[in-house]
Amino acid sequence: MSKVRVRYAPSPTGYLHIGNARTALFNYLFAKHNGGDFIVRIEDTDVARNIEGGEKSQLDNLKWLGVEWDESIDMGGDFGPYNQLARHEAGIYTKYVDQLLAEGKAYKCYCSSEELDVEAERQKAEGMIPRYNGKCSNLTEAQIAGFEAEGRDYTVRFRVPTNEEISWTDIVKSDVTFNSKDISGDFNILKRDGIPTYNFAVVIDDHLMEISHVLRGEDHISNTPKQIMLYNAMDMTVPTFGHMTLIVNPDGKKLSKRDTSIIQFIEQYKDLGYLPEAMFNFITLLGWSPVGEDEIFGKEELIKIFDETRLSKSPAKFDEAKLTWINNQYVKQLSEDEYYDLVLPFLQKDLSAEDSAWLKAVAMLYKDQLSYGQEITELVTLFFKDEISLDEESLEFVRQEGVVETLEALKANLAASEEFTADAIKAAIKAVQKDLGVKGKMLFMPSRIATTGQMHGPDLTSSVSLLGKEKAIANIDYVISQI
RNA sequence: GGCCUGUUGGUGAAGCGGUUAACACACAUGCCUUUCACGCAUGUAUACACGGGUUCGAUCCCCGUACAGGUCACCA
Repeated sequence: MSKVRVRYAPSPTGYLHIGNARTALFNYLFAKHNGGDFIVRIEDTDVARNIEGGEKSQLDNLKWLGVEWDESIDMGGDFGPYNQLARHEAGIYTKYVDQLLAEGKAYKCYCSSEELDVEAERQKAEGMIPRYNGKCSNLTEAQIAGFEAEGRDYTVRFRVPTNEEISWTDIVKSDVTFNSKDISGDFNILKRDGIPTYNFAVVIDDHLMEISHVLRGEDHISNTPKQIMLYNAMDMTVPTFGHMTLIVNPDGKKLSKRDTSIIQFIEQYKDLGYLPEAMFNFITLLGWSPVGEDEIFGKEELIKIFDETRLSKSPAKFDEAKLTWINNQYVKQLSEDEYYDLVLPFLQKDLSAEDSAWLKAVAMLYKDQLSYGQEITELVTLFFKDEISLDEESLEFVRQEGVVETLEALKANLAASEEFTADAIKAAIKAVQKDLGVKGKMLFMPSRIATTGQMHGPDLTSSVSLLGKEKAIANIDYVISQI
């Protein structure tokens, strides 16, 4: 078998979204698992839709995820250039167009866009699926000369065989067959502006770059027969294809750019404080599953165990709860400093040096339960608000018999406490137990509710210590007033 | 509409002719922690879309139905 060479070929018409990222990831894993090359090629032939920063977003975010490429626009390689516009300018595609034209496998179409539109409307009105009617497919020499003399511009169309079976063995879908008659007529390979269309450029580039396997989204599956016909027409080796199922939203629909039901751009996850390793892990589980029962895998391990035959045939549903869970698994493994770096951007930063140690201690309280960076903002509100308030459940608990006495005693002990360390607070609580004989849940829960206003939270004594004497006592007063 | 594809517990997802139909998340309970969270253990769950075949035997194979998705550009 020749060397495995795969590519991820984004068009810079948008930022890197979750579906792109998955395609890139699987290509990367497949390449590295097989000791092959992973190439990033920019497909920028849609000049009008290319957006500022699209290319950079693609590359930067891939890098953030930990995907590394062997050849690309930013590092070069032996098969450059790595963006199609540059390849077009270098005249790479011309030769092949000329060859197809000369062999009669393609022809120039002089129909104007308006003519085509009218024809399409007519076909639609008759209940047909619009497709090119082949008007220019058999022009006489004289007609051609006439159009040329008029200075009409043209596109180049590929002559699609009339009734031919095109099949291939797909890595994920197994045997797939299309009939050429179901394809939308003679399709363009060169646009009016002389730039090749996607279907044409991709074939030439994959051929020249010696791409061995094409792993892409299922939305490309109907392009594949067109591309295979082109490979055949030019007598080129057809790569092995694999069409991965789409990632769908909670409603089971394909992700669209406007879909707000889930966050779909990698950049946004980065901004929310998700960890790249966790995203890598999570995305890998979208439409693929490892053999065993584990689900948490690092990059190196994934490279080792990746198996393209385990790509799923049914759509991958984006499970946000799973993502949060996976991310938390990775957060827990962080060192204290790494963790603090992650959450700091989401905390108030205008603090003095003294306060910054306090802030770090507050943040540390939540390390084991934090799902993603931004979540810290909500988690720590207790430490920043002036007054607490109680929910129904807390009120109910605190209104049980004897709680007032417990709280009064706690308040007195805390007020008397010289230092306000976690240990001192523990001692204060213990003293209440000794004096009043309450213990366990009936001791700690009222203490927790009265000082923090919450029934659930991090380590109590540390929390109270960080809250400070003044606030803790004020909170207790408030709670007593509510009973 | 043509063509292509999918349908397994609340959610995600294994399974490829014979299984007590994995596992994870979520949920519940217990243990741990004098509370909480983490962790650990256990458990709940009328899960194989429906109808026909094939077979000694179908979640797994075939046909049909329903539902869902994809795609039919001078976009990629």
